[in-house]
Formats: sequence, C-alpha cells, structure tokens
Amino acid sequence: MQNNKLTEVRTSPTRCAECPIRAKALFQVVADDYLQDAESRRTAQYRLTSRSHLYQEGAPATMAYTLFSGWLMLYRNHSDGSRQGLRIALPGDFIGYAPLSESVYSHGALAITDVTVCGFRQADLHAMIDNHADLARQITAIQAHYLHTCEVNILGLGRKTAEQRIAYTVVELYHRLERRDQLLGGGHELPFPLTQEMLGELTGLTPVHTNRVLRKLRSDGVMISERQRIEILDLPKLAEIADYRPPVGS
Amino acid sequence: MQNNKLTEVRTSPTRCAECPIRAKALFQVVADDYLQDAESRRTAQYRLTSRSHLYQEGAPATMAYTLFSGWLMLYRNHSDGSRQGLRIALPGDFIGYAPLSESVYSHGALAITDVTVCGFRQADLHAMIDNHADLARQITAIQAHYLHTCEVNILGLGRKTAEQRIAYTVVELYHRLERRDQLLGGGHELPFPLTQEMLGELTGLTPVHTNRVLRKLRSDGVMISERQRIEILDLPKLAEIADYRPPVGS
DNA sequence: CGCCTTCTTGAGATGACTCAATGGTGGTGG
DNA sequence: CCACCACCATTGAGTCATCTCAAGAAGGCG
Repeated sequence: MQNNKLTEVRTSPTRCAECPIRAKALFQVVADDYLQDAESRRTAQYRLTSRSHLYQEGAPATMAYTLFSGWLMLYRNHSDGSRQGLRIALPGDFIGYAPLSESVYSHGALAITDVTVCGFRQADLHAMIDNHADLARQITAIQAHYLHTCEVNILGLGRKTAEQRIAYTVVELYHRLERRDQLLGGGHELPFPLTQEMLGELTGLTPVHTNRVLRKLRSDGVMISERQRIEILDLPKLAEIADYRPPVGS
Repeated sequence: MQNNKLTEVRTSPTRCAECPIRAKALFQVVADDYLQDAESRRTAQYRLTSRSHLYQEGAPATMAYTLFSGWLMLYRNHSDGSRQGLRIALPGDFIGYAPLSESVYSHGALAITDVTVCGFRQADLHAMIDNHADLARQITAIQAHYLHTCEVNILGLGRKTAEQRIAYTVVELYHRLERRDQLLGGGHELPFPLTQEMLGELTGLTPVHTNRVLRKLRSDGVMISERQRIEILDLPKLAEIADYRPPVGS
C-alpha cells in the first residue's frame, strides 16, 4: 500500500562494503569479483521511512536486502486482519532472500524506524552463489540461524506465558544489540522503537495485555519500559523469567 | 535417552538413489561424482523403532538425514518439561542439516512410527556443497521451504484458535500425503499415527483440550479421527476453518 | 493549540488449562 | 486363550490467563 515511500539513494556497489556484521562477512567473500562487473550487476541503497513497508507478503520476491540502519519487523498477516510478528531485523541482518526464481515473499517487512537498506537482485545473488561455494555455505548458515530463531519462537508461542514471551523478546534484543554495540548509556538500557502494539504482535498478545505485563515487570522491579527505550533493572531475573539460553554457535 | 534403538542396516551409497521426492532430486545432482569415491564418503541406512529418537536437541550435529519411510516429529523441549512440536517429517524430507561444523541440533527428532532413514555425514555434505553449486541452491531451497512452514506455524500459534490450528495441521498433512500418494482408500482418508497428545504438542494445546476439539470437529461433521487414521468428511469446510492457503511455489 | 497516536486502567467474558476419574484397546505373558 | 497391564482417549467440574469492550490520560507533531 504505502510501499512507495521507498527511495533509491544511490547505486554504487562499493557501498556494500559498509554492510556491517553478518552481511559484511557475507559479501566480502565475493567483493572482488563482484565489484569488477559493477556495470551489469548493480546494487542500490534505499531509504524508507518509519511505518512504511520494504516489501509485502505475497509480492514477487525480486530483491533481497541487507539492513544498514534502523529496525524492521518481519510479519505475516492473519485472515482476520490481525498481524503476527515473526522477528525483528537489526542492522546487518540479511532478509528477503528467496532461493527460487519466480517466488514470492513469505512475509512482509515493516519499518519500525527510518531505515536504510542495501538491495540485491535475487537473480544476481543466485549467480553469485553459483560461482562462489563459500557464499552458498554462508547463506545456508544465515538461513539456519533464522530457522533456529523461528523454532525458539514456536516454542515460546506454544508453551510460554505472556510474561515469559515478553521477557524473552527483550532479553534477546538486549543481547543482539549488545553484540552490535547499540545499547544506550553505560549499561542495561536499550533503544526500543516498538510500540506496545507491535510487541504484542511479536509475542502473540493483545496490546492491552502486553501493557499489563509490562506494568507488572515494572512493579516487580525487573525492567522499566518507556517510549522508545527500555531499562533493564535486573537482567539475571529477566533472563530467568524468559528462560533465555544464550546462543551456542558464535 | 533411548537414542540407541538406532540400528545401522547397511552402508551403501547406492541406496540413496531410492530417496524419494525432494531428496531424490537433491542428491541425483551429485550422484555420479559422489558414488565414485564411495570408499571415503559412505552413507548408511538406519532403522529406528517408534518412540525412539533419531537425534536429540543439543546433541552434536554430526549427521543429516533423508527420511525413507515412516513419520518423525521434530520438537523442542521446554524447561518446564513440556514439549513443543515443530513439524512432522514425512518420507522424502531432508532433516538435521547444519551448515556449520561444530554445531548442535536445534531440535530433537522423535519417531512416531517405525522409521528408516538415510544418513549423511555433515562434513561430507559440506564437501559436496562446495563442489556442486546446484546442490547448494537446492539446500537453500529446502531451508527456505522449512522456514516458510515455520513462519506459517508462528502465525498459527500466535493468532489462531485451537480448532483452527488442529484443522490446519490435518489439512496440511492431508495435502502433503496426497502429493506422496500416501492417502488411504480412495479418498479423504489419511493415516494418522500421532497420539492426541502429540497433536497437542504440535498445536500448542493440552491433550485434554485437543481431544475436545477433535470431538467437536466430529460432531460438526467435519472429520472423524480414530486411532491411526483420520477421515475428512468435509474438506472444503475443514480448509476454511483452518484458513489453509495452498502453497504457491511447486 | 488541537488532533492523533499510544498508553493505561477497569470490568466482564471466554477459551484453554488443571485435576481427576473412567473407559477402551492392543499387546504380552502365563 | 485369557487376564492383566500399559497406554490412550474421553468426560466432568472448576480455575485462570488472556481477550474484548470501553473509556480516559499522556505525549508528540503539525
């Protein structure tokens, strides 16, 4: 609908060298070859504003993206009009990859903040994969990682209480941000641009109930959520509520 | 625990030519090269009995498998002792792949019936991938497919009612079995070796509530579940309850 | 300054859970 | 061949987590 807030900023493959973290590792493998024929295989940097969609569920999956800056929520729509959040994408994440040509996005991607992404044509990625076995392995690793987060998510939605799910979401974001050096202040404080409604979409809860749980966590002295930020008062306790287990590999 | 019911049946790479459906397509790509050095890279066929585990969550992921015959349930354990089903694996499915060496299974695999699998060493798979770009693409496609089912699953657990989730599970299995020609009798009847408890584990429900929902579906004339089989009386209605959307690609 | 989005809180409804007991069914060993 | 046993399905009664509906408060942005 409002998918057209997407703005192409510049088309320069060299920009992709800036993609941080996973994506950086991902594409430096092919950077040399890749940059050689910049004419035929262009990548582009795009900017989009908060609340706009990078892509919609069901749209032809022509591009994949590396998130430069900002947060996205990947989600699926339910037929009753509600929305289920799948995962928050943070800077460095690689999203929207589709291994088959002619395929379609299995989920939508909503900008939670203003966002900058680096876009790749799927066809180009396929060609790159076919010529760089390392890249293929790395893409399977990224997929496996996302798969793992989905499995954990399924366990959470199927078995955990509202409080546990919310605690988990926060602890997990805390650690992902920590690894990226994107925490606030010295310590246990993180930027949190999600509305309570979005947090509810992620955790399978009503906005109203989400609010009550946040209130309870506050009154229990575990964490304080304010607009745009969360302060964790008692990280061990929050992790215990969440039944958070730190990721094994890497 | 009872992981040792796993029996090696024979070690002959040629057996893998029998792997049906997806796995067949998957491995025929490399069959020629692969079979050449059968000495160093052996695959083996294993048999395991109902209720035993092919692998456990958290165990070192040394092998990946193609399911020959029988059904498996992939699951994750919750710290309170309960279990969340992730997905049913049917003959032809490729499971347990881990792209990184030194990694660990993110889920367990429980035999719902007696099962025969074809095992591959992860290291061998990695070597094969590195030499066969096509294979790499196919593996990313398999992962993407599983990812998609996970996303659908998350939507179901987060947003759907108990009745919708159970209906969905049944319709989806119906179609997967139909594609494999493994339905019973002429028509709308399928083998169903899951206990109600397992169905509950898959759908995030108590066995008791699972039973009540099955009873309701029966009294509504939608489907009849008996031990080891389900008869669908009104497929369109079941699909409508489930909000089932047929898969797009393939 | 005023609107609009987001957050907050209350009251009541309900879907799913827990605990508990009974009834089937198939397998196994005597 | 029968009797028992283990596992699975069924049903009832009561509880609880989460939802719905509804209204009001609090910021931020134009």
